[in-house]
Amino acid sequence: MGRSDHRLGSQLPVTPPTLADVAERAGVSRQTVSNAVNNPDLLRPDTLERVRQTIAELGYSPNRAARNLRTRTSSLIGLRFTPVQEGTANATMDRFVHSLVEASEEAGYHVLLFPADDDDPISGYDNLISSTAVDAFVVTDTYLGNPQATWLSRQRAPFVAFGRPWDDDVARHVWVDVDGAAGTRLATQHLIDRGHTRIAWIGWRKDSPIGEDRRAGWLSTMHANGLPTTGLASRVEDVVHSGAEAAAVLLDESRPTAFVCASDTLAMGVLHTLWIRQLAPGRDVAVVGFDDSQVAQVYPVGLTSVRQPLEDVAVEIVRTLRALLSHQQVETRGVLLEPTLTIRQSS
Amino acid sequence: MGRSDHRLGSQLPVTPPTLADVAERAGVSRQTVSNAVNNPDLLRPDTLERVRQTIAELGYSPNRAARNLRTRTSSLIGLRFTPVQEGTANATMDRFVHSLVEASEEAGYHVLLFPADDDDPISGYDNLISSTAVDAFVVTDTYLGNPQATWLSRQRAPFVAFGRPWDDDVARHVWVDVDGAAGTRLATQHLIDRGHTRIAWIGWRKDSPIGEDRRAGWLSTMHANGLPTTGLASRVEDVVHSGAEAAAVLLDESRPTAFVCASDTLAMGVLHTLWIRQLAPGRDVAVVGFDDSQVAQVYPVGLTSVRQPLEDVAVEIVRTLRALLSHQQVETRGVLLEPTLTIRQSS
DNA sequence: TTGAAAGCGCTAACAA
DNA sequence: TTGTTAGCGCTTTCAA
Repeated sequence: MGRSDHRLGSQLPVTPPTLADVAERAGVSRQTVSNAVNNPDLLRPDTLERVRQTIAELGYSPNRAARNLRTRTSSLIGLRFTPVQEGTANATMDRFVHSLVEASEEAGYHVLLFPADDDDPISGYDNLISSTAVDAFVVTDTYLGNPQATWLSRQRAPFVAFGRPWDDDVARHVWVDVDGAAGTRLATQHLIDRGHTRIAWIGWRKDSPIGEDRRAGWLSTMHANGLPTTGLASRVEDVVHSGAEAAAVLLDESRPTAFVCASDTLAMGVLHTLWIRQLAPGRDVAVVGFDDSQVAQVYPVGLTSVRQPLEDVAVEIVRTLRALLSHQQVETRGVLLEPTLTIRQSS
Repeated sequence: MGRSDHRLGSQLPVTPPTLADVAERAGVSRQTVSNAVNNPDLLRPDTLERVRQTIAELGYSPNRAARNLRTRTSSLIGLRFTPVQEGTANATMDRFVHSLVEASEEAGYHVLLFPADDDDPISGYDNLISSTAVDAFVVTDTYLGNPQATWLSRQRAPFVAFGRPWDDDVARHVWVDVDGAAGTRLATQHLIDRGHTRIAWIGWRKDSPIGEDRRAGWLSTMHANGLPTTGLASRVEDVVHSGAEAAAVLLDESRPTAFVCASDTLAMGVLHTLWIRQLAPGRDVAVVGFDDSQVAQVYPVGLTSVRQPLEDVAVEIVRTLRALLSHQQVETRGVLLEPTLTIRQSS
């Protein structure tokens, strides 16, 4: 036997079997075992079979650290995990992470989470990249003016952004995003098809490019259908009571019969106002949210909402990442995916 | 200079600086640099200072793979990331992961996510442990009869469970959990203090030990206050419409003035029934949920809910993990933490 | 307090 | 098709 005792059927040995153990037991060289694992095509079928059987007998699994050291890779994708925003319905991040973990697994990667330090958006990234702890990053919070993206680009650290470099003309990195305007277009057209003509918009403040994008979808669809928009739009903070207040004002001043909102959080505010005014969502006034959060799903009447294809986003990101890491030429700088509309009783 | 060119102010070099580069530049041996990083006390102050400065100049950060190989550790904690249950309000997992990432960071660990394969609860664990890709696991879904816990125990893989080994008398592993009964006790007492005497329970099916635990808190508090419970309890699936139906039946048959629910999902069902019957939550009928989900937070009237101290759970788990990994004797087999009650308008 | 030697387990490069 | 050699960058052990 090798230097460590690998009795079959025993507990996990003190130290797991190594390549050398397998090689000795199978009567081949270490390199051959390595090839059996990584380049099976190079082996003669019977040798391969013998080595594979020995691997199975010993329960051998290549040591990650050794492989990482040798290949200068880690098979790890770093993701900065920002805290959930309590008091909002926003949970895009969480659904996305799930999708990313799945998509990464299929490509042979695992996802490494590290915390956000609000004071220093670079911290965390810095350490992981310089210690070669991860092969690449997925950057999600690009709306903050992209300090990470800029920094990572300069460090030549491989990464893909979930989100467009909105205002950053010099950004040259690869990104995947969801077409928010297309989402609100879907929502608005859906309401028009339902017979609504006075459709209000409640969105975020002007400094949010994502918010402006979503707003544009509503605006263009209204105009394309020859419908008025004057006095029908509102910009507020992304909190429930702001949505409620905006809805109250709009109802009083402009008598909309439907609302398209930049988030489920704002839509909940609208629903609150309707509830207070004894207006039935879906019957008296239609409401559409954005993100298809759990809140939209479990709210009693069910909130119609734009759903981001986060599974597809994750798959696309991993695909791009692989290309990046294998130094293939990445054909497109950015990929824009179409959201869908989940229709429920509120519309 | 070393074998790689580390011009100051240059881009990230092709290969990052190594210990040897720092040693050469600082005029000391590699071991001394290693000590400067890991055992600074061993160095003479002026040597330490010189080495540290060189480290800073070069932007040196120890290579993870090399360190991992040498020390047979990875500083990684594995967590099986189960998909969000759409259509429910359950988001405990997500809040917990955030807390775990934070707590792990402080202890020098990162969190490695791997996906759940429903067919085989062991898959994923197996590979990671035998390739020494992670130092330990955090196991969350212990209610499934603990196949992972049993398996991991047998493999002598270090892990801490979030959740008690309810029905498993032979389980010998370490765990951290939240006292669900204490939570529903808080909720029930809160309602009693508000003057309610007919307080109903809507919980899960009997085969859920977590559900039975939460139910016990309601039951004992009712009894302790000499209040009736007959005809006031219901066991259903954890979906909104089941909660709604149960509430309707209970209201018709037993006229409760308040509901304690095993989940926010069920509480949403109750709110739905109240809405249909034009009963005002909090004024006509009180409702308390469990988990303090985003749904509870953004629902227009605000849902009173039991909140699990997930931050504390994470800290406790990491603490235990560290003890486990440093082969200290872990003093207690299990730790039970107290939840709190977040009071909103629904009660 | 500092340095030298050895080796963790693997794979790239090359030789047979 | 298989084997040999070397070395990835670090820390443990031991010597100075």
